[in-house]
Amino acid sequence: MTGEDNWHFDRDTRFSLKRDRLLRAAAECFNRKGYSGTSLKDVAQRLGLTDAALYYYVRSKEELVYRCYLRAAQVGAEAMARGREEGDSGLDKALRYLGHHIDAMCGDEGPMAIMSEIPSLSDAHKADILKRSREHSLDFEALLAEGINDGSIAPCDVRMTGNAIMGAINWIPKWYRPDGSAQREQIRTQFIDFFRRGLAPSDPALAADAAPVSDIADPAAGPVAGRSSAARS
Amino acid sequence: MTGEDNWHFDRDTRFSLKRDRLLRAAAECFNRKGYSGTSLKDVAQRLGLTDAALYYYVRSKEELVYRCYLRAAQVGAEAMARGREEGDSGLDKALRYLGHHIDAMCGDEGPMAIMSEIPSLSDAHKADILKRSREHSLDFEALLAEGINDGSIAPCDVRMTGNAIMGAINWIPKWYRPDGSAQREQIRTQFIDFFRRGLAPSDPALAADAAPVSDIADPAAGPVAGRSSAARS
DNA sequence: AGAAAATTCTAGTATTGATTAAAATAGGCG
DNA sequence: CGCCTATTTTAATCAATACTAGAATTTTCT
Repeated sequence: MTGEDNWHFDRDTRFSLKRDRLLRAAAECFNRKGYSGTSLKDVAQRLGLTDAALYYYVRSKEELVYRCYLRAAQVGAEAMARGREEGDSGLDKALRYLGHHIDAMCGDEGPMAIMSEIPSLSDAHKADILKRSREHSLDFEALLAEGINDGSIAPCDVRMTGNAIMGAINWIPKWYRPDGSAQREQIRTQFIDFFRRGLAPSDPALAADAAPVSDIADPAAGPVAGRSSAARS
Repeated sequence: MTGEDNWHFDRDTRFSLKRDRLLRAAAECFNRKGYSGTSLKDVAQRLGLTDAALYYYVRSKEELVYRCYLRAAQVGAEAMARGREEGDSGLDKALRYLGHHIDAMCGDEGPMAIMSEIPSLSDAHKADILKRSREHSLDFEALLAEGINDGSIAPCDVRMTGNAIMGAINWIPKWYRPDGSAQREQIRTQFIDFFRRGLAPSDPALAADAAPVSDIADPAAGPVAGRSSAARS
């Protein structure tokens, strides 16, 4: 891989960095040209390499896909963890998580692969990715449940509401194209606004404390209670 | 194709009906096993046919995919049209459309293909599908704009809010598996509830009366933005 | 029944693209 | 310089599967 400035890193990290570049290139190809539409040659070309060179970084195309998905899953999990520790009420935690996840997907973490080819992974890899996906969903549902308990979220079917929100999030790579602009801000604020209104209880007395639009960065939001469930993982 | 009871239909419609079965089988395969994971043989097997037989119904695999996507687009467009004519306020129209679309996706219209392989379509087919997708998005955004105008929807960036909602909808085939139960009701009511709360203005006074005195927006006549819709074929 | 049309099957072909083996290049270091 | 390792390339191989040609079978119609 050409044109790097990684001299100050040791061997192994240089290797990981390059593989990371590979993963991002692959993710972008997959999202733009579709899975069946991207050959290893395409990905390699984007890096100024030949297809065979990729096998220095991954054992197979299957592993390449797996690592792309793994990366997406890890980024999501990290956003979840951050949201959970930064927020107070269930609603606050959920919205912070969502904000972080959006930031990651649309930011420097590079394009995130949309997981449309899980079924064609190897059994072990498929199991791993599915496990992480399920855990992620459960974690989010736990946040919703926590919010319902502490009164920051209106009662609802957490499974379905979670499906709706996660769908909106997961679909982003489908239409988002990084064009430098302030688009990311727009996505985050608008999505979060919509989610907040959708989740918050209609009774303003209960919802009142939920703080206006851009409280993501502001840790000082009025909590309500802080009951209930936490998630494993 | 075996086991039919279509005696009372004429040739052409029988043909179309069978091809429709094919499309549904294909859509289910694509969604369950991924695109690259489904060979024509897989699809054929599900119908008790041999792979070569499929070529009696479609010219190529590319056309099969195209028709799957076309079908999904048409179903969406029809739901949109129904919602628009049945509803009164912008919010009402939007929610009715969403309900119809969910019903269609989770109902007898069979599984709807998730459009993850648009890029590998032929140029003409790709252009057609993209055009329909864009129109669909614009139509929905027009409904949102109409709702904002008539006061039934809180002011927001219709593009982003539309993206969020359509993402939630489009993601459904990813996790929904028809298991006979009343799950579909649950999806529809929970999704719509969430969307309604997310869209409706927080001030009930404004939301209450749909179309107040003056202003533009006789709901029956002129939508605010975006023309279009209506599908051929 | 028997001809004609519709539908499906058998038996390939051909192409694409992943994968591999081994050679070539580059960089650091004694 | 000359060795060692890391990295990339060239040139095949190999398997999967989309697709085709023509035969076989079923259905429809008179």
